[in-house]
Amino acid sequence: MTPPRAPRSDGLHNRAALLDAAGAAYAEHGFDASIADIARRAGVAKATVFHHFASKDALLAAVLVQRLQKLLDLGERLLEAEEPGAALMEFLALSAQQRQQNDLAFARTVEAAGEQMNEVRDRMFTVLDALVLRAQEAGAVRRDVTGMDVALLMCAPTHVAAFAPNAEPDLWRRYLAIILDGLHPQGAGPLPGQAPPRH
Amino acid sequence: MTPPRAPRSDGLHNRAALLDAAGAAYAEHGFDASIADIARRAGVAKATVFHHFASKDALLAAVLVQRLQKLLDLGERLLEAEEPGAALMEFLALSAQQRQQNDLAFARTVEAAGEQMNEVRDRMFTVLDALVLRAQEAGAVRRDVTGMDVALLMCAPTHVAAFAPNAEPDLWRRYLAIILDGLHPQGAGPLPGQAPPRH
Amino acid sequence: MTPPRAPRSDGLHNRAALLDAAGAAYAEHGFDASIADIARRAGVAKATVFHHFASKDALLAAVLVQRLQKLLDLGERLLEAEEPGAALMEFLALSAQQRQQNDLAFARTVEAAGEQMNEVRDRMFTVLDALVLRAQEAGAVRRDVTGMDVALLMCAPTHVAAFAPNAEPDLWRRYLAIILDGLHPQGAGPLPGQAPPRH
Amino acid sequence: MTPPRAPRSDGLHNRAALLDAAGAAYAEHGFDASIADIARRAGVAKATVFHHFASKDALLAAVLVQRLQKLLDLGERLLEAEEPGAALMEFLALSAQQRQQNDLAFARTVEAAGEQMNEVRDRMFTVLDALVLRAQEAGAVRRDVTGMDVALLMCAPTHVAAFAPNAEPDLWRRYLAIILDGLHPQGAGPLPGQAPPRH
DNA sequence: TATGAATGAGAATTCATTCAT
DNA sequence: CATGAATGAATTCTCATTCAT
Repeated sequence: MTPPRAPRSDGLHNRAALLDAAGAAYAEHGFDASIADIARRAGVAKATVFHHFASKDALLAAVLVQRLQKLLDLGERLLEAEEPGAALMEFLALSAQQRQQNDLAFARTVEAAGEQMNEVRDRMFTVLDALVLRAQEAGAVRRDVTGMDVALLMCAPTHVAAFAPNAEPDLWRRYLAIILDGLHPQGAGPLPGQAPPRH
Repeated sequence: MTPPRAPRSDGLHNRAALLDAAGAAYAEHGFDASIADIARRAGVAKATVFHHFASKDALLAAVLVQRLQKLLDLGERLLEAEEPGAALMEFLALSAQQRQQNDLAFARTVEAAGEQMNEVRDRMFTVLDALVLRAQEAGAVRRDVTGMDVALLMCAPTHVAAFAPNAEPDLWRRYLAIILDGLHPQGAGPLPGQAPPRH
Repeated sequence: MTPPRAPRSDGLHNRAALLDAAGAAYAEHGFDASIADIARRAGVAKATVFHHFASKDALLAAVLVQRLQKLLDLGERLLEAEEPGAALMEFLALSAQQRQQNDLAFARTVEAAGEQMNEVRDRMFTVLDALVLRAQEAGAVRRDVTGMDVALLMCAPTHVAAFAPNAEPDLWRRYLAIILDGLHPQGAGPLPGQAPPRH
Repeated sequence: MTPPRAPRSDGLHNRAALLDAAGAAYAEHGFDASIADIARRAGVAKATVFHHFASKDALLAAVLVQRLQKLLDLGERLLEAEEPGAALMEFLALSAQQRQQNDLAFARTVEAAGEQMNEVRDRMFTVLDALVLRAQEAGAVRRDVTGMDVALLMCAPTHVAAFAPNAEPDLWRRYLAIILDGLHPQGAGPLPGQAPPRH
């Protein structure tokens, strides 16, 4: 069924298979997919999961780090785009398109911690701050939002769309569009409260 | 041998206590808070939970119905407000302020069903449609959103704010403000896709 | 639905309704039908069951006594029949036809005891001994079986037939016929062992 | 803190121990012996039961299959015996002697299903048909009974004997003898109804 | 490295029974 | 007499995790 994987050394192969399997399981059953399920999907024994990841939470963390890493790469590339406004929009669109419930990522993150996690997350915020700043300087985004604000908001479209019973899979685009309109500078009263801190 | 029995309290009291306890438990541990936890909070035995609610899902449904009912009452009162634009805004603000994760409500709803649930939910959508329509006619809200769109979006602010690590409790107001700005009619390109169906 | 009962005083009415309900429940779910089920069928509250019967076992015992009583009456009437052989056959046929799993009756009996139970059961054995004796004297039944033997065997046909998957409801007649043939005097070697004692 | 672990025993050992324990528990408390009881008897944790058998029903099925298998082997061996009449008698005697309540086996079978179960049961019926046919051809058994009839009747002796209060353990032999006499060809009127179908 | 086996800690749910009204 | 309410004990089953091989 699965296309013959490039035969890396056994250890790495299983680790990668587990990350994939976990991702698939999370997508289907949410973040409390069982270890048994994940192991089955990866074609290994349950105990092997613990051979590669210290705990269930550690596996979750690893998956999230992997995903965030990808997003991070995308963000860094977009930092050098010509039109800063469009760049930010694109970042949000692509991140939503992955539809991986990155949202919960942040929540769980706190609990599962892990060195790597913190590092990736921090760099993500840095990139977002930069993307936002450039967009603001180009006049494409209102001045009173921060990268952290955007980080939180980027979870909303897919999360919200997930609750519509029989919607088309692109429904999130509607809500991303509304939020983007809300981020535009024209005709926007000052925001209440303060932007949330990073930590 | 026989432990001193609890001083006999009338049925309705315990039922209400259970609804409260469940609400608290859900707030703390999410919707899979255990029956044991809920019973402990309410100060009753596990079996008593099942005396009042047929199953775990039935309890969840009862809690959600209760919450939606409150919101529904609010919405119906606001239907008669003088300024339709402000009325919709207020509805969203107050519904968010309850901070009850009304969001998942809609999702789970489908599964846990129950006569009452469906009825309350439908009436909620009807009220939202009306609120939105009046606001649109008053020129306060863009013409291309529906009550269902708003129903989905109203979950976003508190959901999103919940992931900020050490934020002030009013953080959701920021994101509600942004979304409201996104709902304003001026300077808003046409939305992609179609509004989701009710069912 | 139920034909208007002769309005005995409330207490007795409920007691009778419970016995009926228990019988029906046992027939459908076997002897571990739940008290809740029985109460529901009788249209009374669970606690009322315990008002009339000291325990679940006591209720079972009462039902069994009632049934045995009926059978006992039948047996006593048949004691005066003209053809002793036919009389015994008829007793067995009619007792099987009631298809009430009288069998387990004896088993459970021991545990649930109760004065009445022991008395009825003893009288039953006495009647059976007499029926058998008369049949033996008439040359219709082999000499080496006792009333107790017959008491045990009479459970077999319906019990055995109950395990046939899609059989016609009269299947037990086949097995009763075979057993009756086995009880005939002609061509029957001596039985091994001793007939079981009454107690 | 950590209790001294059981000295590690190989999987098959525990599986066998569980089958034995289940058999013993069934014999004592009937087929609704609790998993807890069975686990205790086998000296393993409750969860271990589910490691070996998917569900309570699966365990029951496994026990029954194992028993039927034994009986099946016996039957197949007896198919080649010299005296067909004696062969059938011996089969019934030995199957009763195992005193395992094989009876319920057939009943439950239908519910607990399972591939193996159906197969073994079917082969059992086939063997019984053959045994009966040979016995009939030898003039030892009446012509109007089938293998299915005998399958049902073979449960009767032990079942019936089980209800005698203080009987000697060989009591079932009496009732088997009577039934065997009933199966003899001489002096037996035609049986009412039709033999039950296999399924 | 990988795994089958084993398990303790819960999970939801059922049930016979008791008590105050 | 009747009952709604309450509960302790038990039941089946799940799951993350550990260990010996």
